[in-house]
Amino acid sequence: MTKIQGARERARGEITTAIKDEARRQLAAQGAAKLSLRAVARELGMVSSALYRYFPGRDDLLTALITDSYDALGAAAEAALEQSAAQADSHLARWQAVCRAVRAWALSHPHEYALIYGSPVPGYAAPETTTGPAARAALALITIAADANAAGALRLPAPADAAPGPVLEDARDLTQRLGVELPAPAMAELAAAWAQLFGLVSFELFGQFERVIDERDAFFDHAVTGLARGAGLA
Amino acid sequence: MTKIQGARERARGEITTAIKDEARRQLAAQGAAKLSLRAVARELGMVSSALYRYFPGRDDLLTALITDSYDALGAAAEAALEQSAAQADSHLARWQAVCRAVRAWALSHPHEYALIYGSPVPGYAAPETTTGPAARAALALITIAADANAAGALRLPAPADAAPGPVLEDARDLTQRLGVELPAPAMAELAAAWAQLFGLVSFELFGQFERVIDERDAFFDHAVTGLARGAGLA
DNA sequence: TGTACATCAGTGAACGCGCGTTCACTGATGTAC
DNA sequence: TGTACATCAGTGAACGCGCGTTCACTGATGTAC
Repeated sequence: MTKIQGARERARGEITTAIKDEARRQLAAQGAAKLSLRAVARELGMVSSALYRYFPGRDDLLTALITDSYDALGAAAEAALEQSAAQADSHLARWQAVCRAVRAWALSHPHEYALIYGSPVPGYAAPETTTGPAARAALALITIAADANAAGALRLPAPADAAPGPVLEDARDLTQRLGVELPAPAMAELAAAWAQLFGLVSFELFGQFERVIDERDAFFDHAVTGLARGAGLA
Repeated sequence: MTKIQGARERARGEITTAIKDEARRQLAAQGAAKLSLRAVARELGMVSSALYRYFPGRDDLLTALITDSYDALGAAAEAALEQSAAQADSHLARWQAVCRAVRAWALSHPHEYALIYGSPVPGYAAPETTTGPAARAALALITIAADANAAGALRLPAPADAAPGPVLEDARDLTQRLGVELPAPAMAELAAAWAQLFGLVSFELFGQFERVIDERDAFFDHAVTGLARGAGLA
């Protein structure tokens, strides 16, 4: 349903996109803290004040970039999830596929990744608008676990190894809010695996594996299999 | 062996410390990207050019802060390691103690943590001088595994679950460089657990657990036990 | 189909600000004889 | 113990730069009658 637009409206959309694209380019070159409206305008051949027709200020441009980044990562994860639907029986394979998609997106968009999973930009607080898009990638992994659970293929932690009560309550809340059918202990393990996945990606991206791990692809695949085990998927 | 110093030399040391302390304070307020020599000087009641007697430039001040941060984290981890020597038989307890120390330091020094484990400061490349201090905290955990190994209490991954050959080579290199007695498969698992530990800490610190996990302490302890299992310590 | 008016994108100048770094200097502290 | 000289910390002015944001404006595009 490509809505028909007047020329003005179309132009507005295109220029908004051009501004964000140029901002992303500068993000890659300088990092979020140095993102400058003036530099973006200059590069686009506009005068800096013209940008205020499109974004009320610098922070709003940043917010748009953050939302876009979460969405792009989420879309990548969801695409991997769908493409792996063929192997619906191997939950491990699907888990690996989604994890790989997350890492691949991060490696090809390092500065956008840093924007959303790196240190918060000082003096800037992301509005709640970003929480929806932020959950998309996580939901892809949770879906796999829920599928496995429905198929009776999800291994739950032994009672002695399950998370303590208060954590299980958090986990229960989470499943409820996400509307997903999953035992709380499994959800708790998933949350941990989720954070740990980003530890792997961040370490690689932020240079902590320099002169430590050279075989990055193989290392990641191996570690991700371990995460799947922790989440009860293998 | 507190070396005796002339008044000038002593003053120099004190002022260098004062500069770094003030810089750390500004780090906490504004983040690394906005760390400014002028602001530091102003706050210390000096003229900005005076700082050049102590640091050749802004980047060198940053480097000093990074090195100090790695060292502080490393010292915290090592202290936990030593204090846990009493329970030398429970390698799991020692693992938990060191992990908790890492998290506690991160929570109480969020901006210094972000400086070393967050997104790299754009336009700044940490010199190799930082790699030594950077390894200290990791070494604390590795020491525990080596102790467990020496005691015959380290559970190695089943051959089918071990990391693939190329990764094991990286792991072997690592053990050699660190001069530690540890089978390569165990070292590979340790590297993964190491990265994953920082995923847990970073997620908490950078706000990803907001409205997701409330019981942070219990969640962390639980997840860290899982990491110990992955590393063969439980 | 044509005209009058409203909307909106983009301009250019200006505001006040902070930054890193250089440089010639002053004056105090240390050192060699 | 006293003097001449070297070292060094800190000053203050200046350089050239970039930033976010505001404001009154021009001129083109759309809309209502």
